[in-house]
Amino acid sequence: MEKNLNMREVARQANVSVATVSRALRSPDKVAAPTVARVQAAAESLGYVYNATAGDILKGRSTVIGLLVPAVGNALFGETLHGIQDVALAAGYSVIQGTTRYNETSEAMLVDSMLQRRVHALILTGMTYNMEARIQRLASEAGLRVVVVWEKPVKGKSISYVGFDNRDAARRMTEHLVDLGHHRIGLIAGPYSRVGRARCRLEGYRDALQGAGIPFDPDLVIERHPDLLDGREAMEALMALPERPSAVFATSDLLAIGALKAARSLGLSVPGDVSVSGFDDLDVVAYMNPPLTTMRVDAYRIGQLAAQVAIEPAGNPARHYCLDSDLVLRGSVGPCPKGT
Amino acid sequence: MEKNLNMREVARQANVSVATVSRALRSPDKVAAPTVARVQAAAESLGYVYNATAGDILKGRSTVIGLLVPAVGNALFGETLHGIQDVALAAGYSVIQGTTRYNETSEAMLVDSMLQRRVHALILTGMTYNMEARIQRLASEAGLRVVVVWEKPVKGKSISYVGFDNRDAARRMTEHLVDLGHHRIGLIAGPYSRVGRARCRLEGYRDALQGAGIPFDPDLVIERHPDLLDGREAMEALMALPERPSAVFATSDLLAIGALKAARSLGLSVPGDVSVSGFDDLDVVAYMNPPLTTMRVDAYRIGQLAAQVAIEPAGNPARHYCLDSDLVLRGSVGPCPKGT
DNA sequence: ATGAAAGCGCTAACAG
DNA sequence: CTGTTAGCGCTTTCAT
Repeated sequence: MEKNLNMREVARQANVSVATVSRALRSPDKVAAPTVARVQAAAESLGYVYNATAGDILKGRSTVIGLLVPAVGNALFGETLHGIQDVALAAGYSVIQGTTRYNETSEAMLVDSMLQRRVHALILTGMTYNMEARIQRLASEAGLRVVVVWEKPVKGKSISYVGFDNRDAARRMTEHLVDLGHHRIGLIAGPYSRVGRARCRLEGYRDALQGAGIPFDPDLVIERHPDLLDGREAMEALMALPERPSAVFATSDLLAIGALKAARSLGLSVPGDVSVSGFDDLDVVAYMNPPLTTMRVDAYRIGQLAAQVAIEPAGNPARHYCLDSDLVLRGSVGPCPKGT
Repeated sequence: MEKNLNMREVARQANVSVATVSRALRSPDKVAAPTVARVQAAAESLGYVYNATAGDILKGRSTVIGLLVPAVGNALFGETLHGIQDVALAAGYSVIQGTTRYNETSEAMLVDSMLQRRVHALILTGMTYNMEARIQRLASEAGLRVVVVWEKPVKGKSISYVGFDNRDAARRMTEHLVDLGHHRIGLIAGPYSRVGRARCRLEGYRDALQGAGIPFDPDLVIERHPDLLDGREAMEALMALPERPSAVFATSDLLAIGALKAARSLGLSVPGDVSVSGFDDLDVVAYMNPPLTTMRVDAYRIGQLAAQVAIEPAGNPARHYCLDSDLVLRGSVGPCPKGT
């Protein structure tokens, strides 16, 4: 009989008005204890389930958060999602999720559908494609909270950020390779022409080279979508260079896994012939052969903070969190082989 | 200016009634073309965004689907999610997602929050824990569509299934190992005491042994949650057995990746000393060293079908799809070494 | 402490 | 073809 009944039926059963049912169920402190008990008993016996949608519409603001990610399998997925979900659920929020697959049309459709649901907030993994202007406008004018995660905070915007310094992290990884004697260092970069995070990592790489007095060689940089096959192909291209790099920094673990595979196929030992490092510290990279040296951030924490920021009232100011990142040393990086 | 205005304001701007706005925007064929144009222009100029929530509440049925998965990183994630999303989005549905992490409390909370949103359908990855009775009841009485994916259809229920024959697939994988001469075959199984899918795979393993006249040895079976560390530990336990198996079938790729790592740590070559096979065909397993022999299903298709079934009207009958699965031969499985 | 009434943004009869 | 009216399930004044 759990046929989606409403408060009116509970009210009838408990011999009170709908208003009292609403109060008893949602703010019990405003109702006499025995009444609360009676209402709860009635609701229980009827199998009543609160209709969050109806509540939302009346209050004008919803308790739904929209989450947009470029791809599943990315670092965001996993721990960040868990962090978001844990905080959201505890606060009575639901998360509606969408994957853009680096596709403008998908992204636009997803954003539209989320706005149609009147999401209270949008959590994004970076400002991508052509949405930036629109999102900005929504954040400043329509009272929509927008939280960008995995990017370094940009001050002075109406948008919140929960991330870390991608540029600095990439610089530190590159310096680590330089310190081991590498001076020809390949970079398999993410889509830096469109994704800020990827661009920052490229810049961090350049910072490190510059700091070490190594000239920047554009031939050593390949721009790819962060996935396995792209990493493999990029690595093959890098290894086919006349003077091939002795180390390759892939700015995403997926790319690095692909690169490892390419090295293996080419009969190159890692790190004997060529070092490979990644970025994100996906769970699986510790299980690779060799295990991957990578850059780790507290993805769960990013998720928690993002959700906290997201569920704040619309009028609240934007928040800016910048977390630390840690270099995780594993077996895929070694000293530069002699004579290179 | 995009301050969440409503149809009334569009109506005023276009000099029509709200009802006409509603019709012009949602079913333009019922309105005169010039009026439609005028309304659309008004909506456009005001930056009006349709409020799907308000529409849902009135119609009594929502255009939201709830998706419950045990863990991100699982095979379901990735392609199945994409399949669901593509179909849902095209039909104007949103997906609210929740990860249970094999935790009863999380699962119960997530289901509650989805019911509070009056989701039109629930897509589940198996009937887990104590929810089964409740879900059954909701499906049959409350007009909620329930779709279980990745499980073999069970006839005669009010619940839809989109899956494949896990038992048969596991049997075929085990037979493949038997055919290569293995007769002591370890099984790293999923949580079969609670998850039907995992139980079926265990049964398929037993079917194959029985078919080959190999006695079942419970010491060779280890039950674990499908994740990397569990796979590693289980493999270590299996390899420490007095008479260790010459092949290990891990019923999830994550477990298999862990097993590969364990073998490497123990100095065992795969497949020289021990063969390892997985299940799911996660993208990454083709990139392992050695690449993993595994069982693949069309996860994207499962997602598409699941969403199609989910968005059917509540009164429609349950659907049952059983897809094929394919053995994917890669390098992690070889013939049984002599003398074992 | 509780009830009556108004109304959130939209849709679905029913008239005209 | 378009406007009027009623109302979805809930919350929130405002009385009592």
